[in-house]
Amino acid sequence: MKKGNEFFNDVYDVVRQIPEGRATSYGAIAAYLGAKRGARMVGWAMGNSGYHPNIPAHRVVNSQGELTARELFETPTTMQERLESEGLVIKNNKIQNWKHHFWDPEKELQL
DNA sequence: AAGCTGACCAAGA
DNA sequence: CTCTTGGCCAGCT
Repeated sequence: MKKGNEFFNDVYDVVRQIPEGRATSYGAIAAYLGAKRGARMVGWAMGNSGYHPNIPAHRVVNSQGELTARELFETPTTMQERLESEGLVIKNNKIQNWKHHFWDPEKELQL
């Protein structure tokens, strides 16, 4: 085991804890894991490490609140529709009031 | 072994 | 505000 697999496990664990109507960024998760320089690894973990359907990846966006991965979902609109279904407002592939919906694991989880 | 890619981020022009 | 550059870590060719 090992081999960085724990990194993914931590990422998934955090994403699963994201409440509805909220969203977080790759960098925030990376920072929470202590790899704030590894924001790419977080997103990479989602799509390259065997994409786990149990994970609400639609609640994870980039630091701008933009749905960068919408085209990687079942359909290019799945991500947006899901977020909207949770009470969020998406405009031009970006979350409106992003800072208001932003869910920081370091604060919400209070490490 | 070396180089490229990636669901990113921050800073600079 | 938009575009470009450098940096980051890990896996793949």
